[in-house]
Amino acid sequence: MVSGRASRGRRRGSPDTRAQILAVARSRFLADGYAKVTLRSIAAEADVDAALISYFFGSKKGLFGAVLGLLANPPDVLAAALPGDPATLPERVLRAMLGTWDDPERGRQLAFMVRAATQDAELMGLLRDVVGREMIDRIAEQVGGPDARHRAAAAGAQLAGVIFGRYILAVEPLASMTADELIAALAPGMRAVLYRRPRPASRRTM
Amino acid sequence: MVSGRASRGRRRGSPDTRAQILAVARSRFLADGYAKVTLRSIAAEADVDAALISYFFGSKKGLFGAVLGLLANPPDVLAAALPGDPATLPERVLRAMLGTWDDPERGRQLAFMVRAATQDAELMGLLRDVVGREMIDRIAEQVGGPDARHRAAAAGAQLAGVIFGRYILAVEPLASMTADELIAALAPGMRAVLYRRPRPASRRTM
DNA sequence: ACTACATTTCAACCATGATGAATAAATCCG
DNA sequence: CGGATTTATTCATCATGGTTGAAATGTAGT
Repeated sequence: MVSGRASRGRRRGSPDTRAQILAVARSRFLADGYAKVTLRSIAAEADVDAALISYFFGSKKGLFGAVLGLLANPPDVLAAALPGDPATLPERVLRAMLGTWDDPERGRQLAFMVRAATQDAELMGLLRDVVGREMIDRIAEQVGGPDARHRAAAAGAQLAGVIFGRYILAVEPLASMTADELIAALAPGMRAVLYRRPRPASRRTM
Repeated sequence: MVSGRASRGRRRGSPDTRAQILAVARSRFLADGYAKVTLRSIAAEADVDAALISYFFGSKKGLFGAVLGLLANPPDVLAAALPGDPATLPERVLRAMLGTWDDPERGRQLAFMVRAATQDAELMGLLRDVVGREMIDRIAEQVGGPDARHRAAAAGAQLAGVIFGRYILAVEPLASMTADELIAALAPGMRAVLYRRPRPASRRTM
Protein backbone atom coordinates (compact mmCIF):
# COMPACT_ATOMS: atom_id res chain seq x y z
CA MET A 1 0.00 0.00 0.00
CA VAL A 2 2.48 2.56 1.21
CA SER A 3 5.25 2.75 -1.30
CA GLY A 4 7.64 4.90 0.66
CA ARG A 5 10.33 4.51 -1.93
CA ALA A 6 12.96 7.19 -1.83
CA SER A 7 15.66 6.71 -4.43
CA ARG A 8 15.24 7.97 -7.91
CA GLY A 9 16.26 6.26 -11.12
CA ARG A 10 16.23 2.73 -12.31
CA ARG A 11 15.55 -0.11 -9.92
CA ARG A 12 18.03 -2.88 -9.31
CA GLY A 13 17.82 -6.21 -11.07
CA SER A 14 15.42 -6.68 -13.93
CA PRO A 15 11.97 -6.11 -12.50
CA ASP A 16 9.35 -6.59 -15.19
CA THR A 17 7.51 -3.46 -14.25
CA ARG A 18 5.59 -3.33 -17.47
CA ALA A 19 4.10 -6.76 -16.95
CA GLN A 20 3.22 -5.94 -13.39
CA ILE A 21 1.38 -2.78 -14.37
CA LEU A 22 -0.45 -4.78 -16.99
CA ALA A 23 -1.50 -7.40 -14.48
CA VAL A 24 -2.83 -4.88 -12.02
CA ALA A 25 -4.57 -2.94 -14.76
CA ARG A 26 -6.18 -6.10 -16.04
CA SER A 27 -7.71 -6.98 -12.72
CA ARG A 28 -8.80 -3.43 -11.96
CA PHE A 29 -10.37 -2.85 -15.38
CA LEU A 30 -12.19 -6.15 -15.26
CA ALA A 31 -13.46 -5.37 -11.80
CA ASP A 32 -14.51 -1.76 -12.21
CA GLY A 33 -14.55 -0.89 -15.90
CA TYR A 34 -12.61 1.77 -17.70
CA ALA A 35 -13.90 5.05 -16.37
CA LYS A 36 -13.86 4.31 -12.67
CA VAL A 37 -10.26 3.15 -12.54
CA THR A 38 -7.64 5.85 -12.13
CA LEU A 39 -4.08 5.56 -13.30
CA ARG A 40 -2.90 6.67 -9.90
CA SER A 41 -4.74 3.82 -8.21
CA ILE A 42 -3.23 1.32 -10.61
CA ALA A 43 0.18 2.81 -10.03
CA ALA A 44 -0.27 2.61 -6.28
CA GLU A 45 -1.38 -1.01 -6.36
CA ALA A 46 1.52 -1.90 -8.62
CA ASP A 47 3.87 0.06 -6.34
CA VAL A 48 5.00 2.20 -9.20
CA ASP A 49 4.98 5.86 -10.13
CA ALA A 50 1.98 6.93 -12.19
CA ALA A 51 4.19 8.48 -14.83
CA LEU A 52 5.55 5.04 -15.63
CA ILE A 53 2.23 4.08 -17.13
CA SER A 54 2.43 6.90 -19.60
CA TYR A 55 6.01 5.94 -20.23
CA PHE A 56 5.20 2.34 -21.08
CA PHE A 57 1.75 2.60 -22.59
CA GLY A 58 1.50 6.18 -23.75
CA SER A 59 -1.88 6.85 -22.27
CA LYS A 60 -4.73 5.37 -20.32
CA LYS A 61 -6.33 4.24 -23.55
CA GLY A 62 -3.06 2.64 -24.53
CA LEU A 63 -3.00 0.71 -21.30
CA PHE A 64 -6.56 -0.35 -21.86
CA GLY A 65 -5.72 -1.50 -25.34
CA ALA A 66 -2.84 -3.54 -24.00
CA VAL A 67 -5.16 -5.20 -21.51
CA LEU A 68 -7.60 -6.00 -24.28
CA GLY A 69 -4.78 -7.48 -26.33
CA LEU A 70 -4.03 -9.66 -23.36
CA LEU A 71 -7.60 -10.87 -23.37
CA ALA A 72 -8.24 -11.11 -27.07
CA ASN A 73 -8.20 -14.57 -28.48
CA PRO A 74 -9.67 -16.17 -31.55
CA PRO A 75 -13.08 -17.83 -31.41
CA ASP A 76 -11.87 -21.25 -32.39
CA VAL A 77 -14.44 -22.73 -30.08
CA LEU A 78 -16.99 -22.01 -32.74
CA ALA A 79 -14.77 -23.36 -35.48
CA ALA A 80 -14.39 -26.63 -33.60
CA ALA A 81 -18.15 -26.99 -33.26
CA LEU A 82 -18.97 -26.51 -36.92
CA PRO A 83 -17.97 -29.76 -38.62
CA GLY A 84 -20.29 -32.72 -38.19
CA ASP A 85 -23.85 -33.70 -38.93
CA PRO A 86 -25.63 -30.66 -40.35
CA ALA A 87 -28.86 -31.78 -38.71
CA THR A 88 -27.47 -31.13 -35.24
CA LEU A 89 -25.17 -28.23 -36.03
CA PRO A 90 -27.32 -25.76 -34.09
CA GLU A 91 -27.07 -27.86 -30.97
CA ARG A 92 -23.30 -28.12 -31.26
CA VAL A 93 -22.80 -24.43 -31.89
CA LEU A 94 -25.11 -23.38 -29.10
CA ARG A 95 -23.54 -25.75 -26.65
CA ALA A 96 -20.06 -24.55 -27.52
CA MET A 97 -21.04 -20.93 -27.19
CA LEU A 98 -22.87 -21.40 -23.93
CA GLY A 99 -20.06 -23.45 -22.50
CA THR A 100 -17.56 -20.72 -23.20
CA TRP A 101 -19.64 -17.87 -21.87
CA ASP A 102 -20.94 -19.74 -18.85
CA ASP A 103 -17.44 -20.23 -17.59
CA PRO A 104 -17.20 -17.50 -14.95
CA GLU A 105 -13.74 -16.17 -15.63
CA ARG A 106 -13.96 -16.48 -19.38
CA GLY A 107 -17.46 -15.07 -19.50
CA ARG A 108 -16.44 -12.04 -17.47
CA GLN A 109 -13.64 -11.31 -19.89
CA LEU A 110 -15.82 -11.68 -22.96
CA ALA A 111 -18.61 -9.55 -21.54
CA PHE A 112 -16.05 -6.96 -20.62
CA MET A 113 -14.74 -6.85 -24.15
CA VAL A 114 -18.18 -6.44 -25.63
CA ARG A 115 -18.93 -3.61 -23.24
CA ALA A 116 -15.62 -2.01 -24.06
CA ALA A 117 -16.41 -2.25 -27.75
CA THR A 118 -19.68 -0.40 -27.38
CA GLN A 119 -17.80 2.52 -25.92
CA ASP A 120 -15.10 3.00 -28.48
CA ALA A 121 -15.44 3.24 -32.23
CA GLU A 122 -12.12 1.59 -32.93
CA LEU A 123 -12.77 -1.39 -30.71
CA MET A 124 -16.20 -1.67 -32.25
CA GLY A 125 -14.64 -1.99 -35.67
CA LEU A 126 -12.39 -4.71 -34.38
CA LEU A 127 -15.26 -6.69 -32.93
CA ARG A 128 -17.24 -6.19 -36.11
CA ASP A 129 -14.47 -7.71 -38.18
CA VAL A 130 -14.07 -10.66 -35.87
CA VAL A 131 -17.78 -11.41 -35.81
CA GLY A 132 -18.14 -10.97 -39.53
CA ARG A 133 -15.15 -12.98 -40.57
CA GLU A 134 -14.79 -15.60 -37.87
CA MET A 135 -18.43 -16.27 -37.17
CA ILE A 136 -20.74 -15.44 -40.03
CA ASP A 137 -18.40 -16.35 -42.86
CA ARG A 138 -17.46 -19.64 -41.22
CA ILE A 139 -21.05 -20.60 -40.70
CA ALA A 140 -21.88 -19.58 -44.24
CA GLU A 141 -19.24 -21.80 -45.79
CA GLN A 142 -20.39 -24.66 -43.60
CA VAL A 143 -24.06 -24.52 -44.57
CA GLY A 144 -23.52 -23.56 -48.21
CA GLY A 145 -26.36 -23.32 -50.68
CA PRO A 146 -28.10 -20.22 -51.99
CA ASP A 147 -28.19 -17.22 -49.70
CA ALA A 148 -25.64 -18.87 -47.46
CA ARG A 149 -24.42 -15.60 -46.12
CA HIS A 150 -27.89 -14.34 -45.40
CA ARG A 151 -28.76 -17.53 -43.59
CA ALA A 152 -25.54 -17.44 -41.65
CA ALA A 153 -26.16 -13.83 -40.74
CA ALA A 154 -29.55 -14.75 -39.36
CA ALA A 155 -28.03 -17.53 -37.30
CA GLY A 156 -25.32 -15.17 -36.14
CA ALA A 157 -27.95 -12.71 -35.05
CA GLN A 158 -29.55 -15.40 -32.96
CA LEU A 159 -26.26 -16.16 -31.28
CA ALA A 160 -25.57 -12.50 -30.71
CA GLY A 161 -29.00 -12.12 -29.19
CA VAL A 162 -28.41 -14.86 -26.67
CA ILE A 163 -25.09 -13.35 -25.74
CA PHE A 164 -26.48 -9.87 -25.35
CA GLY A 165 -29.64 -10.94 -23.58
CA ARG A 166 -28.16 -13.53 -21.25
CA TYR A 167 -24.70 -12.23 -20.48
CA ILE A 168 -24.74 -8.50 -21.06
CA LEU A 169 -28.28 -7.47 -20.25
CA ALA A 170 -29.00 -10.49 -18.02
CA VAL A 171 -32.68 -10.33 -18.72
CA GLU A 172 -35.05 -12.97 -17.39
CA PRO A 173 -35.71 -15.69 -18.12
CA LEU A 174 -32.73 -15.86 -20.47
CA ALA A 175 -30.25 -15.33 -17.68
CA SER A 176 -31.44 -18.14 -15.44
CA MET A 177 -32.38 -20.78 -18.00
CA THR A 178 -30.09 -23.78 -18.06
CA ALA A 179 -27.93 -24.46 -21.06
CA ASP A 180 -30.12 -27.42 -21.99
CA GLU A 181 -33.29 -25.37 -21.79
CA LEU A 182 -31.74 -22.71 -23.96
CA ILE A 183 -30.57 -25.18 -26.51
CA ALA A 184 -33.98 -26.81 -26.64
CA ALA A 185 -35.64 -23.43 -27.09
CA LEU A 186 -33.25 -22.02 -29.67
CA ALA A 187 -32.05 -24.91 -31.78
CA PRO A 188 -35.28 -25.25 -33.80
CA GLY A 189 -35.09 -21.59 -34.69
CA MET A 190 -31.53 -21.83 -35.81
CA ARG A 191 -32.23 -24.95 -37.81
CA ALA A 192 -35.14 -23.24 -39.51
CA VAL A 193 -33.05 -20.24 -40.35
CA LEU A 194 -30.13 -22.24 -41.67
CA TYR A 195 -31.81 -24.97 -43.65
CA ARG A 196 -35.39 -24.12 -44.46
CA ARG A 197 -35.82 -22.64 -47.89
CA PRO A 198 -37.53 -19.28 -47.64
CA ARG A 199 -40.87 -19.00 -49.32
CA PRO A 200 -40.86 -16.94 -52.50
CA ALA A 201 -41.78 -13.75 -50.68
CA SER A 202 -44.77 -13.10 -52.89
CA ARG A 203 -48.03 -12.71 -51.07
CA ARG A 204 -46.61 -11.05 -48.00
CA THR A 205 -48.83 -10.53 -45.00
CA MET A 206 -49.50 -6.88 -44.39
CA MET B 1 -18.62 30.86 -28.62
CA VAL B 2 -17.37 33.77 -26.59
CA SER B 3 -19.92 34.52 -23.93
CA GLY B 4 -18.47 37.81 -22.83
CA ARG B 5 -21.28 38.42 -20.39
CA ALA B 6 -20.36 40.67 -17.51
CA SER B 7 -23.23 41.29 -15.15
CA ARG B 8 -23.91 38.94 -12.31
CA GLY B 9 -27.26 37.68 -11.11
CA ARG B 10 -30.40 36.66 -12.82
CA ARG B 11 -31.05 37.43 -16.46
CA ARG B 12 -33.88 39.61 -17.64
CA GLY B 13 -37.09 38.18 -18.96
CA SER B 14 -37.85 34.51 -18.54
CA PRO B 15 -35.25 32.65 -20.55
CA ASP B 16 -35.80 28.94 -20.27
CA THR B 17 -32.19 28.23 -19.57
CA ARG B 18 -32.83 24.76 -18.29
CA ALA B 19 -34.50 23.69 -21.51
CA GLN B 20 -31.75 25.24 -23.55
CA ILE B 21 -29.06 23.39 -21.67
CA LEU B 22 -31.01 20.20 -22.14
CA ALA B 23 -31.31 20.76 -25.86
CA VAL B 24 -27.62 21.41 -26.30
CA ALA B 25 -26.73 18.47 -24.09
CA ARG B 26 -29.01 16.21 -26.08
CA SER B 27 -27.41 17.04 -29.36
CA ARG B 28 -23.87 16.86 -28.00
CA PHE B 29 -24.39 13.57 -26.19
CA LEU B 30 -26.02 12.02 -29.22
CA ALA B 31 -23.19 13.20 -31.41
CA ASP B 32 -20.19 12.37 -29.25
CA GLY B 33 -21.29 10.10 -26.42
CA TYR B 34 -21.02 10.67 -22.71
CA ALA B 35 -17.34 10.71 -21.95
CA LYS B 36 -16.14 13.00 -24.70
CA VAL B 37 -18.55 15.81 -23.93
CA THR B 38 -17.48 18.25 -21.25
CA LEU B 39 -19.85 20.30 -19.16
CA ARG B 40 -17.90 23.39 -20.05
CA SER B 41 -18.38 22.83 -23.76
CA ILE B 42 -22.10 22.37 -23.28
CA ALA B 43 -22.21 25.50 -21.18
CA ALA B 44 -20.33 27.45 -23.81
CA GLU B 45 -22.57 26.31 -26.62
CA ALA B 46 -25.63 27.15 -24.57
CA ASP B 47 -24.07 30.51 -23.66
CA VAL B 48 -24.40 29.76 -19.98
CA ASP B 49 -22.12 29.43 -16.99
CA ALA B 50 -20.98 25.88 -16.34
CA ALA B 51 -22.11 26.05 -12.74
CA LEU B 52 -25.67 26.39 -13.93
CA ILE B 53 -25.63 22.80 -15.08
CA SER B 54 -24.79 21.59 -11.63
CA TYR B 55 -27.44 23.94 -10.31
CA PHE B 56 -30.19 22.54 -12.51
CA PHE B 57 -29.18 18.92 -12.89
CA GLY B 58 -26.96 18.22 -9.94
CA SER B 59 -24.19 16.54 -11.85
CA LYS B 60 -23.09 15.43 -15.27
CA LYS B 61 -24.78 12.10 -14.73
CA GLY B 62 -27.92 13.95 -13.75
CA LEU B 63 -27.85 15.88 -16.97
CA PHE B 64 -27.33 12.69 -18.88
CA GLY B 65 -30.25 11.10 -17.12
CA ALA B 66 -32.43 14.06 -18.02
CA VAL B 67 -31.45 13.68 -21.66
CA LEU B 68 -32.29 9.99 -21.52
CA GLY B 69 -35.64 10.82 -19.98
CA LEU B 70 -36.21 13.08 -22.92
CA LEU B 71 -35.54 10.17 -25.22
CA ALA B 72 -37.19 7.36 -23.31
CA ASN B 73 -40.44 6.12 -24.70
CA PRO B 74 -42.41 2.95 -24.31
CA PRO B 75 -42.12 0.18 -26.89
CA ASP B 76 -45.75 0.28 -27.88
CA VAL B 77 -44.69 -0.37 -31.44
CA LEU B 78 -44.19 -3.96 -30.44
CA ALA B 79 -47.47 -4.06 -28.55
CA ALA B 80 -49.31 -2.86 -31.62
CA ALA B 81 -47.75 -5.57 -33.76
CA LEU B 82 -48.64 -8.48 -31.49
CA PRO B 83 -52.38 -9.04 -32.00
CA GLY B 84 -53.42 -10.81 -35.19
CA ASP B 85 -52.94 -14.12 -36.93
CA PRO B 86 -50.40 -16.13 -34.90
CA ALA B 87 -49.08 -17.67 -38.09
CA THR B 88 -47.66 -14.36 -39.27
CA LEU B 89 -46.80 -12.84 -35.92
CA PRO B 90 -43.05 -13.07 -36.55
CA GLU B 91 -43.41 -11.09 -39.75
CA ARG B 92 -45.42 -8.38 -38.04
CA VAL B 93 -43.08 -8.10 -35.09
CA LEU B 94 -39.98 -8.05 -37.23
CA ARG B 95 -41.42 -5.48 -39.58
CA ALA B 96 -42.44 -3.24 -36.70
CA MET B 97 -39.06 -3.48 -35.07
CA LEU B 98 -37.12 -2.89 -38.27
CA GLY B 99 -39.32 0.02 -39.18
CA THR B 100 -38.64 1.74 -35.91
CA TRP B 101 -34.92 1.19 -35.90
CA ASP B 102 -34.42 1.93 -39.57
CA ASP B 103 -35.79 5.41 -39.11
CA PRO B 104 -32.58 7.44 -38.94
CA GLU B 105 -33.42 9.81 -36.12
CA ARG B 106 -35.26 7.26 -34.05
CA GLY B 107 -32.65 4.61 -34.64
CA ARG B 108 -29.86 6.90 -33.55
CA GLN B 109 -31.63 7.61 -30.31
CA LEU B 110 -32.35 3.97 -29.59
CA ALA B 111 -28.82 2.88 -30.37
CA PHE B 112 -27.57 5.64 -28.15
CA MET B 113 -29.67 4.42 -25.27
CA VAL B 114 -28.45 0.87 -25.64
CA ARG B 115 -24.86 2.06 -25.69
CA ALA B 116 -25.50 4.21 -22.66
CA ALA B 117 -26.99 1.25 -20.85
CA THR B 118 -23.90 -0.85 -21.36
CA GLN B 119 -21.86 1.78 -19.59
CA ASP B 120 -23.88 2.27 -16.45
CA ALA B 121 -25.25 -0.36 -14.09
CA GLU B 122 -28.33 1.65 -13.23
CA LEU B 123 -29.32 2.30 -16.82
CA MET B 124 -28.68 -1.35 -17.54
CA GLY B 125 -31.20 -2.31 -14.89
CA LEU B 126 -33.72 0.00 -16.43
CA LEU B 127 -33.28 -1.46 -19.87
CA ARG B 128 -33.42 -4.96 -18.44
CA ASP B 129 -36.79 -4.25 -16.84
CA VAL B 130 -38.19 -2.74 -20.00
CA VAL B 131 -37.06 -5.62 -22.16
CA GLY B 132 -38.23 -8.22 -19.67
CA ARG B 133 -41.61 -6.73 -18.94
CA GLU B 134 -42.57 -4.96 -22.13
CA MET B 135 -41.13 -7.36 -24.63
CA ILE B 136 -40.73 -10.89 -23.36
CA ASP B 137 -43.76 -10.94 -21.08
CA ARG B 138 -45.98 -9.47 -23.76
CA ILE B 139 -44.87 -11.98 -26.32
CA ALA B 140 -45.31 -14.77 -23.80
CA GLU B 141 -48.90 -13.90 -23.05
CA GLN B 142 -49.59 -13.64 -26.74
CA VAL B 143 -48.28 -17.07 -27.69
CA GLY B 144 -49.43 -18.87 -24.55
CA GLY B 145 -49.05 -22.60 -24.14
CA PRO B 146 -46.47 -24.52 -22.11
CA ASP B 147 -43.09 -22.90 -21.71
CA ALA B 148 -44.51 -19.65 -23.03
CA ARG B 149 -41.91 -17.58 -21.26
CA HIS B 150 -39.07 -19.71 -22.47
CA ARG B 151 -40.32 -19.50 -26.02
CA ALA B 152 -40.83 -15.79 -25.73
CA ALA B 153 -37.35 -15.39 -24.32
CA ALA B 154 -35.92 -17.23 -27.30
CA ALA B 155 -37.83 -14.97 -29.66
CA GLY B 156 -36.69 -11.94 -27.69
CA ALA B 157 -33.12 -13.11 -28.01
CA GLN B 158 -33.55 -13.25 -31.76
CA LEU B 159 -34.86 -9.71 -31.83
CA ALA B 160 -32.08 -8.52 -29.57
CA GLY B 161 -29.57 -10.18 -31.83
CA VAL B 162 -30.82 -8.36 -34.89
CA ILE B 163 -30.73 -5.08 -33.03
CA PHE B 164 -27.25 -5.63 -31.72
CA GLY B 165 -25.86 -7.03 -34.93
CA ARG B 166 -27.47 -4.64 -37.37
CA TYR B 167 -27.68 -1.37 -35.48
CA ILE B 168 -25.04 -1.47 -32.79
CA LEU B 169 -22.29 -3.60 -34.24
CA ALA B 170 -23.29 -3.00 -37.87
CA VAL B 171 -21.82 -6.28 -38.99
CA GLU B 172 -22.19 -7.47 -42.55
CA PRO B 173 -24.34 -8.66 -44.12
CA LEU B 174 -26.86 -7.86 -41.40
CA ALA B 175 -26.32 -4.15 -41.72
CA SER B 176 -26.95 -3.89 -45.42
CA MET B 177 -29.70 -6.44 -45.91
CA THR B 178 -33.08 -4.95 -46.73
CA ALA B 179 -35.92 -5.24 -44.29
CA ASP B 180 -37.65 -7.75 -46.54
CA GLU B 181 -34.55 -9.91 -46.80
CA LEU B 182 -34.16 -9.87 -43.06
CA ILE B 183 -37.76 -10.77 -42.47
CA ALA B 184 -37.54 -13.60 -44.95
CA ALA B 185 -34.40 -14.90 -43.29
CA LEU B 186 -35.53 -14.56 -39.69
CA ALA B 187 -39.25 -15.22 -39.62
CA PRO B 188 -38.97 -19.00 -40.01
CA GLY B 189 -36.63 -19.12 -37.07
CA MET B 190 -38.91 -17.09 -34.89
CA ARG B 191 -41.90 -19.15 -35.92
CA ALA B 192 -40.04 -22.33 -35.06
CA VAL B 193 -39.02 -20.99 -31.70
CA LEU B 194 -42.49 -19.75 -30.81
CA TYR B 195 -44.72 -22.52 -32.02
CA ARG B 196 -42.79 -25.72 -32.58
CA ARG B 197 -42.98 -28.11 -29.67
CA PRO B 198 -39.49 -28.98 -28.52
CA ARG B 199 -38.55 -32.60 -28.79
CA PRO B 200 -38.34 -34.43 -25.47
CA ALA B 201 -34.63 -33.74 -25.07
CA SER B 202 -33.78 -37.37 -24.63
CA ARG B 203 -31.12 -38.72 -26.93
CA ARG B 204 -29.13 -35.52 -27.15
CA THR B 205 -26.37 -35.19 -29.70
CA MET B 206 -22.97 -35.01 -28.05
C1' DA C 1 35.96 4.04 -17.34
C1' DC C 2 33.12 6.29 -20.57
C1' DT C 3 29.18 6.64 -23.17
C1' DA C 4 24.64 5.63 -24.66
C1' DC C 5 20.32 4.10 -23.45
C1' DA C 6 16.46 2.45 -20.47
C1' DT C 7 13.98 3.05 -16.39
C1' DT C 8 12.40 5.60 -12.58
C1' DT C 9 11.00 9.53 -9.44
C1' DC C 10 9.33 14.16 -8.79
C1' DA C 11 7.15 18.35 -9.71
C1' DA C 12 4.25 20.68 -12.20
C1' DC C 13 0.50 21.54 -15.77
C1' DC C 14 -3.94 21.80 -17.39
C1' DA C 15 -8.67 20.35 -18.02
C1' DT C 16 -12.57 18.78 -15.71
C1' DG C 17 -16.55 18.24 -12.51
C1' DA C 18 -18.12 20.13 -8.51
C1' DT C 19 -19.16 23.60 -4.63
C1' DG C 20 -20.05 27.90 -2.03
C1' DA C 21 -20.49 32.71 -1.64
C1' DA C 22 -22.05 36.89 -3.69
C1' DT C 23 -25.36 39.21 -6.58
C1' DA C 24 -29.34 40.30 -9.21
C1' DA C 25 -33.82 39.53 -11.05
C1' DA C 26 -38.51 37.75 -10.32
C1' DT C 27 -42.22 36.76 -7.34
C1' DC C 28 -45.03 36.92 -3.31
C1' DC C 29 -47.60 39.36 0.25
C1' DG C 30 -49.05 43.02 2.87
C1' DC D 1 -46.21 50.11 -4.14
C1' DG D 2 -42.30 48.03 -0.99
C1' DG D 3 -39.99 44.80 1.53
C1' DA D 4 -39.07 39.66 2.14
C1' DT D 5 -38.27 35.48 -0.14
C1' DT D 6 -37.28 32.57 -3.71
C1' DT D 7 -35.01 31.61 -7.96
C1' DA D 8 -31.39 32.27 -11.28
C1' DT D 9 -26.84 33.60 -12.40
C1' DT D 10 -21.74 34.65 -12.06
C1' DC D 11 -17.25 34.08 -10.11
C1' DA D 12 -13.63 32.09 -7.48
C1' DT D 13 -11.89 28.11 -6.01
C1' DC D 14 -11.18 23.05 -4.97
C1' DA D 15 -9.86 18.29 -5.62
C1' DT D 16 -8.94 14.86 -8.91
C1' DG D 17 -6.96 12.85 -12.78
C1' DG D 18 -4.25 12.30 -17.10
C1' DT D 19 -0.16 13.86 -19.01
C1' DT D 20 4.58 15.94 -19.58
C1' DG D 21 9.45 17.29 -18.91
C1' DA D 22 13.48 17.29 -16.34
C1' DA D 23 16.52 15.13 -13.45
C1' DA D 24 18.43 10.98 -11.35
C1' DT D 25 19.98 6.39 -11.45
C1' DG D 26 20.74 2.07 -13.08
C1' DT D 27 22.42 -1.29 -17.10
C1' DA D 28 24.85 -2.40 -21.35
C1' DG D 29 28.29 -1.67 -24.93
C1' DT D 30 33.03 -0.49 -26.10
